[in-house]
Amino acid sequence: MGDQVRRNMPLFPIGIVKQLTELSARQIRYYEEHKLITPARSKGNTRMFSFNDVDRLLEIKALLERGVNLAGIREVFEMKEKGYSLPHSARRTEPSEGDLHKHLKRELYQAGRHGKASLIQGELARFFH
DNA sequence: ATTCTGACA
DNA sequence: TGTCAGTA
Repeated sequence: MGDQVRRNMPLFPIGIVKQLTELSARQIRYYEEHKLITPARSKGNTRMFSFNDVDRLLEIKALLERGVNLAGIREVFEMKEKGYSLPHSARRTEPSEGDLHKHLKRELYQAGRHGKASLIQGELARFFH
């Protein structure tokens, strides 16, 4: 049994995840609604989270504290997937923090250009300029 | 006891 | 986001 499969094995219910992440059940379910996480379901329809799901929630929490909204977090994840699920030939290295930061800055610029809401919340957007 | 979905004095 | 309701 590889580590990957182990990390993706649905192991704990939301109650445990709450303690592991310091997030409320409300928040965890909310993030699922917005497709930031897709925990497995038990026979009784209970959400079952894997270690990866927990790590993912911790990343969400960290980005949220930096002022990145759900749409922005979704893009950060999408970007990570691209650099991870690319064909071996074109597969590059894991996107660095700098790459993610640059990506967010670019989004901020384009959002402004279109007069749309930024992916970064209020004053915190300052820290990304 | 725990989780789930839906809803909002 | 919190929280209460009515279930499973």
